Amino acid sequence: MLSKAERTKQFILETAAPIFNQKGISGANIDDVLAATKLTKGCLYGHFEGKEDLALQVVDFMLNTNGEKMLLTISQGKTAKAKVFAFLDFYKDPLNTYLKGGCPVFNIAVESDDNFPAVKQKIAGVIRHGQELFVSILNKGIADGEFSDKLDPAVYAFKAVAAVEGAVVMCKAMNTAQPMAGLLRSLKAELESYSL
Amino acid sequence: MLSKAERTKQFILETAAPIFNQKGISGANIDDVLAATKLTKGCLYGHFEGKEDLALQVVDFMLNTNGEKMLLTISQGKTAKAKVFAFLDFYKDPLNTYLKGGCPVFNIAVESDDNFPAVKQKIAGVIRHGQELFVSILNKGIADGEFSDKLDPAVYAFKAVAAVEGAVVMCKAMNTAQPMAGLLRSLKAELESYSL
DNA sequence: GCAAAAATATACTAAAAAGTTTATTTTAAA
DNA sequence: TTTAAAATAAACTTTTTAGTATATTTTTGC
Repeated sequence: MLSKAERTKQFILETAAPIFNQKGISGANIDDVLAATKLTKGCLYGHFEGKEDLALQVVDFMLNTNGEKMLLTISQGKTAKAKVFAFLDFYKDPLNTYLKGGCPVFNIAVESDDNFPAVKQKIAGVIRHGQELFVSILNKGIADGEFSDKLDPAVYAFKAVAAVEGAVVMCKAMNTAQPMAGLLRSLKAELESYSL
Repeated sequence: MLSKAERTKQFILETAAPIFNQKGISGANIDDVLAATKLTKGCLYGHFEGKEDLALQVVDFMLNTNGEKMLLTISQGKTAKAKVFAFLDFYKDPLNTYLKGGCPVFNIAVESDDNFPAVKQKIAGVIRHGQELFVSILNKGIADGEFSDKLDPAVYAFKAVAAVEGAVVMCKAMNTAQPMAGLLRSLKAELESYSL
């Protein structure tokens, strides 16, 4: 079992995550976190060195959580096609994401790009790793005779992720999930056009 | 000719735009703008009521400039296909955008979504309007016999914009323009598959 | 060339957010 | 069950950023 201190720290990270995801690292402030957790400064500063430390650990927490959720989602699918479809369906409700504020990878990518080099590097790794995983799934699909070798895994993987992530932002901005459905159908049809 | 005051205000907006586009509304500060413009506080506050006023006018400036650039780009194409291709090629160098920091529409969309309702509404309008324009171009392409009526304009327009915008963020994060080339080829091929 | 407008210089105040301190109370876990 | 760890309360300091005031200098445009 986690110690009280560890549980409190975890609770702070969980509570701070949606705040940082929605307001961004620059926009979020300590008082927001204190209000949300109903903890005191003394307590918070007992667990984190300061705002920067908190921000970095919140980012790690969000990326780790997201990665685990993603892996779990993909693992539901047995075939390559099922894995990709499971991944795509993960984004079907962009207005109601498991973490308030949309995809943390993308939100952090946008903010960190010109501002937080250390965070940017971490995000770059996450995106690269995601692409590699996606490509390896598609390659296995080709090797298993599930897809034609006319399918270019790198191109499809990049297109699918870029589209779905861009779509989350657009849907949130326009306040409608409607266009996402058509996009997912289209991306699925595109993949199926390579089915054998 | 513009008066001195008007020219200065314009200069401030132009200089502040990349700062706000890169650092975001929350992350940008007045001193950044003063340093970049080499103007004094007295001067800046003579042209803007405060940071909020400046931020809103910078946002308007960026969106207007972007809209004009977009329209000009699209107008270069004579046929529907040429217009869409021109639009796509606009994004071919995501590491070197005309405005430092990537696409302002997307950057602002991500930050404003949970933070600045007035800005969010403006962005929603820009995105919606862009989609309508894109759809109308594709519809004209179908009406002119350029594309099959199997093409779903709304789906393709959304997919293309979402993909290309998502790709800008991913390329910037990974610090490589390489995957963009494949994406643009793929989106072009997808449209051409409906060519008559 | 001159008056009005624009910008500077400088020195402020105000507000917001970060971070510190310490004595006290509460709670967990050995 | 008690003691060490964790959290509170409350009053701070510090830092950063926003915003103000005003006398002076520079520029512009008639």
